[in-house]
Amino acid sequence: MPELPEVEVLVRHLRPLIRNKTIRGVRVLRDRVLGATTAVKLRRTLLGARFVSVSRRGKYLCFQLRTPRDRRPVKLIGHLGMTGRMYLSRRHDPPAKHTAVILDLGRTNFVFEDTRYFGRLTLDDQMVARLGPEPLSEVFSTNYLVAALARSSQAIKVKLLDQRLVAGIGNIYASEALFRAGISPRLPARELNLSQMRGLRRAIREVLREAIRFGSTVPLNHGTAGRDSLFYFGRAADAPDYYEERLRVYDREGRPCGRCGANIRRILQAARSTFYCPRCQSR
DNA sequence: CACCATGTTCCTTG
DNA sequence: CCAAGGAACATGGT
Repeated sequence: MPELPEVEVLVRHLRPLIRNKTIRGVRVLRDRVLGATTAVKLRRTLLGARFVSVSRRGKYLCFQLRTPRDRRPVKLIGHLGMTGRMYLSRRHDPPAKHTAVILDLGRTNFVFEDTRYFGRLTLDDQMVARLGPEPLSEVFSTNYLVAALARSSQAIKVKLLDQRLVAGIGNIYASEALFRAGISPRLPARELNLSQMRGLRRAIREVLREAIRFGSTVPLNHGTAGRDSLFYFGRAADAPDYYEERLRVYDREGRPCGRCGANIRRILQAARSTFYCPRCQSR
């Protein structure tokens, strides 16, 4: 579920639900998701702390908390990996199968669940510091893109997944943005001309904004019964109709391009699928 | 059994 | 030192 738009929608959803809630208990069921943090340290840091704010940076969630002991705010960092979810459940609900961490908030629990355990909930914020600019901010300008891509021979699709270039684009929206910009995913980054650079920046911003808007208008409660879940993917078996046609190329191999009718292709780049229209994206 | 999957890090090779 | 490619992480769906 997790590229920038999905994380943004999740943050907006969680913000009013957890603000001012105090953590009364911390249960770690899967240490791996803590990264460099230990369960003991997490418990010591979070017990008695109160949520002050939630924000997003790239695909990371940044929770700020305040403790009665410490003057400084505590920062808790979340990342959903490939299959992570965060939601509130009722206090005595039995934990879902792949629950990694439960924060007891009194009447409710804050739950971090992650089937594949690639996600993180940690006090370690060093990864956030290495991120490139926010694609929806003014820092992400055409000039920035031109300078950042000037010396890279890497295929532009692969480059877009580099979180140091720009934060928050993943495998789905990389393909979608390139389709919208009409740029071949194989084009070496440094070979984009100025008009393509402008077009790509614009396409990235549009694709992400539209996905946020879409996610904000969709009910948050399906996919998994009884729990908040955002799912977004091309052809999930239980996807309702309105998810159709949202993505123009991702997971649409062999289907006709909505713009020109040519068959969408799938190729592998850096061991990951890329989807594109061979006619609309010939260069 | 085979292959695929929204992400990131680490290792090897050049 | 840097860039690029691939495997690894862990689990489930088709």
